Amino acid sequence: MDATDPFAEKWDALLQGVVDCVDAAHLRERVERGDHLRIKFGIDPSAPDIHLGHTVPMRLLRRWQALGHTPVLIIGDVTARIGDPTGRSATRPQLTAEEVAANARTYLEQLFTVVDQVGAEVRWQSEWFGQFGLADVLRLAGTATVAQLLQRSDFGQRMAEERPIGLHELLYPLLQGYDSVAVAADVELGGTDQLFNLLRGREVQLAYGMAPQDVVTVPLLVGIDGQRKMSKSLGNAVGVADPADDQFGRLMSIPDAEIVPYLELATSTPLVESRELARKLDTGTVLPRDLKELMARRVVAEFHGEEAAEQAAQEFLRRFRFKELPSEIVEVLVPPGPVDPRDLLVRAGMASSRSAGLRLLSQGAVRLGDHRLPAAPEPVEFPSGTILRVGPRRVVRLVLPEVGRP
RNA sequence: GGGCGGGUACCGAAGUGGUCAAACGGGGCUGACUGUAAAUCAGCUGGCGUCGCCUACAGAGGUUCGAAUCCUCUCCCGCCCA
Repeated sequence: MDATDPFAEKWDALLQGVVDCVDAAHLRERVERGDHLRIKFGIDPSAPDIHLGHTVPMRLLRRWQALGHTPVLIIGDVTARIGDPTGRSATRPQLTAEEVAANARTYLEQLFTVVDQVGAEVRWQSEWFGQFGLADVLRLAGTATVAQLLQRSDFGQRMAEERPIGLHELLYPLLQGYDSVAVAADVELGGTDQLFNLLRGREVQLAYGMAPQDVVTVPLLVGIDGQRKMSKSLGNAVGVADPADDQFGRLMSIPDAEIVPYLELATSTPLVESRELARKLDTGTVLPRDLKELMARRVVAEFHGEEAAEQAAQEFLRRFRFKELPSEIVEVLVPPGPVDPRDLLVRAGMASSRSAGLRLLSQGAVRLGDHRLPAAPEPVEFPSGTILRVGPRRVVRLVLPEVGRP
């Protein structure tokens, strides 16, 4: 690829940030030839919301779309009920059709915050699996051997640890692969953890007499704990539909080491710029905190707009750098007269029990007005509107019932 | 159908008759510190009428002064053999 190659730039745009590409030569040839490709991207509506991790392949999909290719979005309403066993150490609970349908609705809405709805094709698995009979299932199952399916590292690991593997879980890659047959996919996108399933799609297509799709994977986004892959069920996700303040706060809590990866994977920051910023971070020209804030602003802006991002940033600074009260405080109605602070905490939803409340008191975590409450619980009395705080984050305003009114 | 190994707190995992509300790790919470809700360090992490009592170690019974620990039956999981 020399610098004068007019095609090189386009190709780079298509593969920016890509980890695996099979078969790269074949794909390049097709793109070069100017073929209009059907780019398959599947999501299982197994949880109600899309998170930042999902947006990594979605962002790549948008770039392909911008170059004239067709996104084919698969709503995995059938496989969602199984639960993708990828990376799982245990079988997932199976969802009901109703749960899946409800999730699918919010999914599509959120998906189109990244992918352009115009020109995108949306397909539901039930379109083809709804008609599937036992004979069809058997034919599909016959396209792979058990040994092939067990090659997946997560299955292998579960076998080694003597943990259960559901028969339906074994079928998962085949069902996903059949989707590629049903929509005649030219390319399928996914996270690196999807490589096995994506490659399986090629085999399934071949078995059904179709040319195999090319496969492209992108890096997985690490969750805000900096440890495990982002996942709603691990509680380390930033939801696309989460409120701006919440997104911002969560993003500010990622470990420093993840700032650059987030900038590159979770925002649309151009590669040149993110490289430059990474360099400045290394040389100490820019502080981690400031770069983290920039990253958080960009992410929030993408889903809520610049203005909301600015507000979220201000609110964050106000609360955590200047330790002021948040601009909006939840009010809790409490009965008048002296109260045991433990009961107060329970009533304000800040402790799950009186014992938990006592623990907070003994840790010096509770502030009423400008006073830190003592470890020993003694009844307190206060005027309406008093602020109750627990720890650095939780704040409520205590409101007494108005007197003299029914 | 047979044999073996398992089911412990939010999760993982010790414990195999009293000193067990149950080691340890993760997670969560809190405090200190800070450039951050990062990192690091420390504490807390069943409930209540809190020097005590109650509920909890898959479920139900039983043995015992006393059981998560022993016995019986039941349910669930894994592996091997058929």
